[in-house]
Order: sequence, then structure tokens, then C-alpha cells
Amino acid sequence: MSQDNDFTAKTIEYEQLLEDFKQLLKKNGLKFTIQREVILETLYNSDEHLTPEALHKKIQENYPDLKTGIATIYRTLGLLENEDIVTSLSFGAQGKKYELGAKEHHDHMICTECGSITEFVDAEIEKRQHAIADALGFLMKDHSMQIYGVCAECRKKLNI
Amino acid sequence: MSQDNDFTAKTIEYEQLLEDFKQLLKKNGLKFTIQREVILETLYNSDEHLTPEALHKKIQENYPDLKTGIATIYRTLGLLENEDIVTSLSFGAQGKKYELGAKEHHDHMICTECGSITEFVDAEIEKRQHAIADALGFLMKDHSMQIYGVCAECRKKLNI
DNA sequence: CTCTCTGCAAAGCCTTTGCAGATTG
DNA sequence: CAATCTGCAAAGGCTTTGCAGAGAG
Repeated sequence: MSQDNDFTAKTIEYEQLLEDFKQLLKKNGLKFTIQREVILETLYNSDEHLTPEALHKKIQENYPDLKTGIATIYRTLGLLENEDIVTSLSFGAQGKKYELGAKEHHDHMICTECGSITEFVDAEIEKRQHAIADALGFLMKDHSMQIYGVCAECRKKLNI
Repeated sequence: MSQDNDFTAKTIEYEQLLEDFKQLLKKNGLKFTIQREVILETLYNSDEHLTPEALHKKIQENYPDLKTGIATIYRTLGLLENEDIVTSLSFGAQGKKYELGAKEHHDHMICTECGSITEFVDAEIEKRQHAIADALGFLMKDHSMQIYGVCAECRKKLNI
């Protein structure tokens, strides 16, 4: 569950993020609601990548008084994704998982045993990606990379 | 539609592929049916990554006499994916696209304007991926990388 | 001949949408 | 106050499944 590699880093403070979010809402004539704040906050405080359903559950646990509908989760996630505040990862058949996009760019290492996601960055790969996009005349906007395999923990357990 | 970069290469002949497929079926006590052959053949002859629906449509066009149900497409695709004959790419909300896995390993460059997918390979990136997985104690089985942006063609059209 | 496959239609997910009341600005 | 939001439940897509007849080995 918990990660202790050196590759991840939140590059933005929550207050800052919240401010940006409010700004964006205002700019688009949208309203700042408790639900939206709670969703942003929950995403911020989660090191895991969350499915809409997992996010919903987490919010229901942490804010039992606030009756948050799954529809609002979806609507807000869509909103946040449009505004590039969160990004989503698509998996095989299991749908999408969301994470805050406010971190330093990173890639994902996904354990096929336990489903955990470890993040990492590598400057060399980033550089090559740009070089390749350029070589093919492609205007690169974003990229994502996933490595699938068995994480260190599961390897110990399975002795492989 | 058509791609003319130097990065793609089919490394296996159709006859070979078909033979392997038959072998696999036999090994698992499964049967070789016209539908399965047609699906394999259509995937082989398509340079695009196909959604189950697109594949279905293509088959209906090319084999109007063969009434192929979408359920069979899904079942066969699942079978082929399990056997690592095809691999799937997941996109935002638009579901999955499948491609034959019988090519040299490659990554994907996806145009956010026209949705086209260009394949490429880069030895340096492949090498780094292994190095990173090793460094993190991860047993790497597979990986995928996508670059999102605007393809050369669309750039011309849009003048960007 | 036996066992697997297929097409069809029904059933199941996950996600989106319509609506009336609740909330924000 | 006017406009957006929310929760609920219904509606929508895409994918999977059950079944009876068709087809492969």
C-alpha cells in the first residue's frame, strides 16, 4: 500500500491547489460546493490511484454525514479531468483510475499480482520521448508509460 | 490511415500465426472455427487498432455471408488476449482497442485530433525500462507507452 | 457421436442523464 | 433571487452470459 521510493513528489500544496480550483470554477461560472472540495481533498490525500467507486466509498467513510452520490463523483471527476487537475489511467477491463495531476510528471509501474501502482520518473526516458515525437513530426502534448510485472513485495511473498 | 514510418514490422507470417493459433486451440481442447479464423485474419490484415465493434463491422463487410455475432467477437478476443496473441489498449472512455501482438514490441503515439495510432520502437527506452524495473526490485513482464499529441498530418491541416 | 461454438436475446456492469429540490454567489 | 448542484432513480452503452441448435473432431 504505502510507497517509499524517491520518485514521487507532490509539487503543489493543498491550499494552492484549492485556490487554483476555485479560480477555475469562477472563471467558468461554476460553483464551489462542499462535495467538490471533499472530492479534491480526498484525491489529494490519497497516494493511491482511485476508481470512482473507491473514491465514493472513501468519502462516505470519511464524511459520513455528507450524503455524496456516485453521480456527483463522476460529474466532478469529469470536470477535474477536463481542467487537467486529475488524470485518469485506463486498465484492462477494470475501468479507470484517477489521480491528481498536480504532481511532478511520472510514470507507473503496476503490479499484476496485487494491483498496486508505484510511480517513478526517469529523465532519460522523458528526453527520448521528446526526441521520438520530434523525429516523427508529432506535436507531443502528454504521454504515459506503464510497466507491468510483479512488485518487490509480492516477489518476496511468492518467492520469485 | 496508412502509415509509412520505419518502425513497424510484422515479424510473423500469417501462415505461421495461424498454425500457432491452431496449435494453441488443440492444446486446450478448443475447436478451430471459421469465425475464429476470420477474426484472426481480419486482425492480421488490419494496420489499425480495432475496437470489438469495428472488428465486427469489418468482418460483416468482408464476409457478408458469415453471420458473425458480436458475442463471438468478444469471446474470441478474450481468448486471443489470454493466449497473448492480441493485446489491448485502453483509452479514456472509449473502451478498448485490440491489435495483434505478433509484431515486434512497439509503443504507441496517439493523435488527439484524429485518433490515429502510430507505432514506434526505441531501443534506448526499452533499455531504460528494464533498468528502472530492476532498480525498484520489480519483475517486469510487460510494458506499454503512449505519447499523446497531434500527428504530422493533423499539424499540417491545423497549421500548428 | 460427443463436446465445443455460435447467434440471439437477456442480463450485468459501469457511467451518464433528467428531474425536482437544495445550495451557491 | 437566479443559476448551478446534488441525490435519486431511470436510462444508456458496452460486455458478458444462458440457452438451444449448429458444427468440429
